[in-house]
Amino acid sequence: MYAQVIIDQDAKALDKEFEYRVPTGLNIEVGMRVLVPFGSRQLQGFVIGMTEECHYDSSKIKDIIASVDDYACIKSELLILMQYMAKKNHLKLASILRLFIPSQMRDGSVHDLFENNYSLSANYKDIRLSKSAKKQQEIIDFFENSLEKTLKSENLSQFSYSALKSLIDKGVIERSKVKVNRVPLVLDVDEKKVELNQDQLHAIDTIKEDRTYLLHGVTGSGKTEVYINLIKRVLKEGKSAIMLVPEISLTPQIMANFKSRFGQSVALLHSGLSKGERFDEWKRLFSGEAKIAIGARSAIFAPLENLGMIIIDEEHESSYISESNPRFSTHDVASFRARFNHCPLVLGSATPSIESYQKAVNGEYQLVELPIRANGKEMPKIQIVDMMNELRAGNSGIFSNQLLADLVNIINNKKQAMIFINRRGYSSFMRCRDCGYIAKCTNCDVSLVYHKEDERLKCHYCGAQFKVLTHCPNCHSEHVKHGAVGTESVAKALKEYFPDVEILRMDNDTTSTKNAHQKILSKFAHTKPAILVGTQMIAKGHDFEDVLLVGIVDADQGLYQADYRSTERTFALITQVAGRAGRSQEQGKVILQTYSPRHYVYKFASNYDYKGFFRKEENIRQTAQFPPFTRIIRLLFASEDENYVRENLKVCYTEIEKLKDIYQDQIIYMDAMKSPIKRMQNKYRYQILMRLKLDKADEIENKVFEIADKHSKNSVFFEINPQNMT
DNA sequence: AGCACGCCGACT
DNA sequence: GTCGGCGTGCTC
Repeated sequence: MYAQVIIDQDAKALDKEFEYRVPTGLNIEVGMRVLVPFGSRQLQGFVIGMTEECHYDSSKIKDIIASVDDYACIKSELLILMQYMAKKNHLKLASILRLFIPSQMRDGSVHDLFENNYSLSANYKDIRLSKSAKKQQEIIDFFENSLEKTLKSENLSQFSYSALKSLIDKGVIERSKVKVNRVPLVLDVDEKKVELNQDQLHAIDTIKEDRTYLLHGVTGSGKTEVYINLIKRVLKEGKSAIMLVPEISLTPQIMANFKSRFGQSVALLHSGLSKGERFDEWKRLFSGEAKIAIGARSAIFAPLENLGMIIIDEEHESSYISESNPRFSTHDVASFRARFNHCPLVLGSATPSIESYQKAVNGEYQLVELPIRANGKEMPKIQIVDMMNELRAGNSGIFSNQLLADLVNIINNKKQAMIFINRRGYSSFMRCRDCGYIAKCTNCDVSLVYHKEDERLKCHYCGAQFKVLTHCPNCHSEHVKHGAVGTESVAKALKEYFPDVEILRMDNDTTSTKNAHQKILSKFAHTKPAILVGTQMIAKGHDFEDVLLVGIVDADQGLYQADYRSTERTFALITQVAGRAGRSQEQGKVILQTYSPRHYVYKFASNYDYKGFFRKEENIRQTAQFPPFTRIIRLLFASEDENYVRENLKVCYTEIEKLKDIYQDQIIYMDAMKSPIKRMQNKYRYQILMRLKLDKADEIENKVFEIADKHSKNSVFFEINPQNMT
């Protein structure tokens, strides 16, 4: 027998099958990890195929040394997925395989955990102890009086190990090793009885076919209950399920909720687990002991067989597209696995991505709606405050008079407020403080980004550069500014207005330590009045009954990012943040401060009108030739040697430019430039951007990949419709 | 990736 | 003479 092996090294030169002989007496299966001789070294690899015949010079073929595990850790479905991803996303086989198993398995830093069990031997009464061995006698008495026959070391902690050891040596007590699962700690919650409404029942009833459903449910419409019921049905059919949630909403509450409904059938996979916990949860899925995988993006690779349902909650979240090394789209992988298993794929969101909703509109996905809130309460009223008016009225501070007045009200009533800062990315746009003019690219209709290093405004889509404005081209005012408000300055300003009120801050800086997140939230929960200032982090998760006011300080900050998706992201964010004020018995309120009060996103968001927003946004994307009506390809070249990247980029670009001859009418735009962040992790970054019509996008895409593959040694990242272009 | 092989300059 | 620089090529 011969085995085709992928060497577990992330190098382009090794991205192919190597063939080895399977020596007789060695049990090797497809999907196993093996140890093989490779040149002068011994390396680990994955068996991805086995044949009777060899396809290589048989005199050069070597023997597999050993298997690494005694089971095939990559199941056959994932091997097929690997081939698909390699082709579709132009990834190296080894880097895909690494996604399929817990990373700690590869470096050998995690193993099954065994625990010592102690029990009295069958003939212990025949063994005589010395009369002076008082402690040993105590241990025997303890065993005889214990209800359990076998005890663990933690049950015997009151005895010294030396006494115990003597008994073991004499044969009085037997020691055995038992595998234990490290189970992540989960909060207890009371299981509350939930009545499902008509829409929820209809959704559960509808979602059963082998296709993709877009579950569009308004905030608080009870999507989670729908998921739970769908999964219940899947389990009843003897099948398994995967549910994905964005990392930030993997709150203890969600996990506790599912644990309480499904108990040991659930396995959790997320970054908060220890190595051991993660490995054991993975193994429980692998063995079929657990049938439901809940986790962030990477849980889509859960080693489950016979899938009956895949759910992607908050499907619009950008975190579902991996931004570093093996870049893949979670939706795409999910869709592959759902088709492979002939099971439904559910995409759930209150604010679906434009791409997904468009597919629902044109029938590719089936739309299922939950149009009303499960608790019957109204969404909070969103009031738009024109900050330009505030300026004209002489208020040049961060807060509008309306927001300040409402805050005073909250404080007097000992209630709570949240102040949300829409900060995304690293860069800022340039705006006129007098008329609201935003500096935009003349060819692309996206905002220009201010680059500090060379004092210029740049377009991240076409690379055009402009001088920093000193006067507003619209109203000739000198008050053109860049720069963004941060949580720190907002918290500081609030402290000045309300020195006696507890002001808590939550952002990347204040939550870097473990559990800091939890601590801040629990402090907030117990303090009234209080104001919580934060970034996206405060938009999700906990429901605070007493939050009656949400302030969105500078909604525009996310809006004018140089990203065609920034408007939809802003819509989603406003909807989500507004939901924070909608949990209480009393009617909540949202103050949305903006310098562009007439921007359509605010009109639709303040009316909670997703469909209206979708139609408008779809229209704009079509006119401006952005996805989903076109395809953007980005090739990122990075290296520590700047000359090398530039040369490499040039060679590739000359070659790619030739495509213009054949596909002239298909290429809307194409250019090579520095990446917006020119140097990152000590590497210089250059990129090629192109925007293609959809007709022949696949064809062109493949040619571009071929060229880049041929002309660059490594370190080229391919991205399709990139989320952000740092 | 990482190791051998190889072809140049500088040194005990 | 030979030690070591890193450029190139190969690993079933």
